[in-house]
Amino acid sequence: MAVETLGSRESTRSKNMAKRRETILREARTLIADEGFEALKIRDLAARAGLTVPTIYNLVGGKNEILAVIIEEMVVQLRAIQNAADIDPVEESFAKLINDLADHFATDEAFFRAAFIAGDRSGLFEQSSGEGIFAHFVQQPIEACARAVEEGLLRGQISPAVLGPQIYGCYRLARQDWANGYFDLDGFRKQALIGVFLCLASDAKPAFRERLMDRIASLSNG
Amino acid sequence: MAVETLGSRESTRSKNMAKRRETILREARTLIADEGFEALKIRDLAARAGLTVPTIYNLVGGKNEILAVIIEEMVVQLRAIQNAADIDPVEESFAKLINDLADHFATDEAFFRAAFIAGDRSGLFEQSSGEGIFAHFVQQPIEACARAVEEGLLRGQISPAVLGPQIYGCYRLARQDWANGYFDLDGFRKQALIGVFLCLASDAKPAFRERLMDRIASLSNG
DNA sequence: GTTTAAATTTAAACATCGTTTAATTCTTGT
DNA sequence: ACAAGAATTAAACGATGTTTAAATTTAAAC
Repeated sequence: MAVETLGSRESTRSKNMAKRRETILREARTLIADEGFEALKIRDLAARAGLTVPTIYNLVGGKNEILAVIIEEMVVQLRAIQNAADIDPVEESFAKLINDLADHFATDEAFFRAAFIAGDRSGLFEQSSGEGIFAHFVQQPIEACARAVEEGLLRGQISPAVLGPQIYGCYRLARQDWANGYFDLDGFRKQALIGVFLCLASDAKPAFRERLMDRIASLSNG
Repeated sequence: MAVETLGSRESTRSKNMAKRRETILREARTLIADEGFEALKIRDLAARAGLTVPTIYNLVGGKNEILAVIIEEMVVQLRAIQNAADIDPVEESFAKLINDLADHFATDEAFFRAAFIAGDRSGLFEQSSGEGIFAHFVQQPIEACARAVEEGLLRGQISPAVLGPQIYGCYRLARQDWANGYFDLDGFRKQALIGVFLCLASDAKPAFRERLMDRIASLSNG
């Protein structure tokens, strides 16, 4: 595991260590983007970073620790994007979130694809920052559905506790299918949005339902 | 790869080989069920089967070939279950399929969980029996939706080509979440069925929609 | 400025695993 | 019974994650 005193003082030593640590993580991200986390070899990483193998163990840790650090940073970014998407009206909130995520993934598509695959496989998303990231991210669609009921958009015949996870599931599945290469980022956008709007439509009052149908229609064609 | 002439004649030799091959595959299934495919070690497998390592390579193949054989057998079973579920009315067809699948998984839950995880990760489902199992399995919900439109259950406002994959997606996600341990087999049943009925409800005419809402309500509570 | 102690980096080795090779053993057809 | 061929085996190979113990570098004390 990484050393405790890392950067605790502004000594030359700790500054160099922090810099080396950043180099390791940067090169790790590059290598993961190139060939996936499974193909990341510690010796390759050491060579790319201009260091030796035990240094990596000293400054960051083994493969799992490297992945954990990278996933943790990614989760922080995802949280920020989700928090920025809390707007009205409801369907715009979902659309903004998914588009923002797609835009963010596009900044380094190969890396994010590999990171999501590795994160899903390692179960790291569920442990990240202590209390299940899943439970945290599903909260927003649940609350959005509850608001939509209050605003008279949804009938409320299906409880937000049921509808919210379904909506989150549509996003998760689209993200997985994109990460696994079944379609590209535009496919992710379309698939996720159609799924979300479909879920909403199942409990939507007529006027809201028509708005959703228009959106789905334009997504299906365009 | 396995030898071509395996069991081609009823000689003592080929019968013994076939028997050994079955032993290998049976022990492989047990070990995979116990700790997952990644944890399956060829040396352990050889010891459990009372053979040596190269014999396994001779009779079945390496890790990937072992998995491929096991997945292939599983896919055959899944196809049979799906073909048996083609009944009326539409929502009963989906309910029967999902319940049949859950019953089948229950016969060896640990094995099926591990097999689905391994199959998803290796991309083997997509190559199985030549032409993408995904494309094959999604065909049924598409056709079921088309029939439901003709029968006046669905409005047809959302094309079966859009609704079908969404329905199949609900089943896939529920299966994954079960395989990853997020809920048990009963959770799989509920989650998959609620998802499917929700998708149908988004395009259902009023009477059919009420039937679906009743089913969802009883699934959410019971 | 020199010395000392701690911490970091390094070269080398260890352990495990999938896979292959070359020799041995066994079955089968004559 | 015997020769040919096929299956099985013991042993080794190559790759990879990880750790150990020695060498090196750094920061502080005198």
